[in-house]
Amino acid sequence: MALRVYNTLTGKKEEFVPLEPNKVKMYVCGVTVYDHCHIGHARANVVFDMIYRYLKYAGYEVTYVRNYTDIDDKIINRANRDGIPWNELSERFIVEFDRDMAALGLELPTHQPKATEHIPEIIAIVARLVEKGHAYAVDGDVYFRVATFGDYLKLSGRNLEEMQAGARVEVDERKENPMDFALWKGVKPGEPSWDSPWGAGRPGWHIECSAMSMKFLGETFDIHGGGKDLVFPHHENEIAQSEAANGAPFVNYWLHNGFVNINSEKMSKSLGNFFTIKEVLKEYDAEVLRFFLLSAHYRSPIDFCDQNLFEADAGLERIYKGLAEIHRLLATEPGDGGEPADEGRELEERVAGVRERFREAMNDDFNTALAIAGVFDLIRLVNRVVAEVPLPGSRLRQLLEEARTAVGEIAGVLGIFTSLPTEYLERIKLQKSAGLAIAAEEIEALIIERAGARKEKNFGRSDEIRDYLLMRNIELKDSPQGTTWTVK
RNA sequence: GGCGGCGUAGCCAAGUGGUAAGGCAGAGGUCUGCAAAACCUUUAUCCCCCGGUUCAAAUCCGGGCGCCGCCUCCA
Repeated sequence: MALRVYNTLTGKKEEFVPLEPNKVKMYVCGVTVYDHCHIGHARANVVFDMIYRYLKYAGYEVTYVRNYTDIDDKIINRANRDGIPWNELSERFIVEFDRDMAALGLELPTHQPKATEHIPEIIAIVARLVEKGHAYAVDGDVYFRVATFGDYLKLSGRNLEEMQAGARVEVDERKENPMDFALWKGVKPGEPSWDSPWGAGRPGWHIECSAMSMKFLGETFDIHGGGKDLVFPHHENEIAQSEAANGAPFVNYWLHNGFVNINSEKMSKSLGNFFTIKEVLKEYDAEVLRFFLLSAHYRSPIDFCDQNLFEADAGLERIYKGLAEIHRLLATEPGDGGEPADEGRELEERVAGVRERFREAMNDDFNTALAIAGVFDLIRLVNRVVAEVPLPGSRLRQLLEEARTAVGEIAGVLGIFTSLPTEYLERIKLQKSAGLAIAAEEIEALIIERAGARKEKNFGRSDEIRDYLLMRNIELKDSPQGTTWTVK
């Protein structure tokens, strides 16, 4: 089955056909670097990281561009408020962005251009638009003339009249049309500026993405991504600028990820209900967060709340426990424990089909929820086989090995289950232990005492110790290898 | 007001014509001294409601109700 993607431009799922066979050119709007990234940025970037990885897995040679918008009103305002130079602020938050993305386990895009390093390219596009009559200069500003671009609003499916009727913004009398937007902003006192044919000034928002995508990907490219909120005006304006300037189609497939809500409410600064990535990663492991973000389809809204993160944590732990079991078995000497006919055959079929199932899910507009369900199915079957055949023979061992490899490949695309299972479980245990009112040494000592009591069949004392620990959120697990503990 | 989306078990969540994936939580069972983990069974006669199309609809069409997003900076 071929890859199908939902294209915002057509409102339909379409078969993905790249401009050049086996090559994909993809641009994703990065961030305006004026503050720490929040959980919404995490989703957008994790989603497109997953898409980037899957396209590569599917055999495409991908050129992935993600920009930094490092000059903008918000940067200037914030820098003024903090009393620091604007570029000091933007540079600082570029570093912070990179840190957050690294913490989330993202792969680096092919290119990460900055707006301020492309001022000549920006000016060139604006000049061409003015030349072609698609833009006009007023008092040092340059505006895009929306009336000259017949396809304006084709992405968001609106029309100009209705937009104007519902407009909530003050009308700038200098604009020919209230919907005309700034390509270039004339300098104001105390603001950074660059020389241009229209006087000193700086780029408007939107134009930097047209300039950088064109430079790295050409006039027409395959995929442009970003959050749903960028459809209008940002992406709409990018289309207008780029297509009017080049006279060529800008992008073939527009992909937009859904929002993150917080406890079912829209995340917003006025409600004060947003979390930065750094805050969230103090509470939850990055892999748990990533698992949570990929457990729903990328276009659906997703609700960030303790219950859902708890479920993600539990689900991920289940998979890692299964993987840990495979690792443990394969590290032991081969047994002659037989090859149970039914389970063996079922496992054989499941392992043989797991990649195909994964591809089918991902080919359907990157259905990561379905892809993850496939992993759960495999893990359940592995657990069953392992429970029934404690010492698997060579054929079963081979199947387990193959299962591990297949999950490893899937893990590489999703960016989850990528840790060594025992390391992950240990990491989670450690993190959860931090909040305990009991020291690990005390727990260990009690486990030793309990082992003694059990040896003497003093189950009263044994259970007393277990209950004592359970009240402190410590769960014990007895096995032939001894007793281990986990944090509930 | 305009545009778009959503409504599937206690919760999260797949599923766009063929008779309801997966996870979390719950119940029963196997295992265990008892537990935990794991496994097995079980939890939606039905997919917001009402009509219609069809041999067949959660899936298509019409109407209604409810929720949400965008239209202003925003992933």
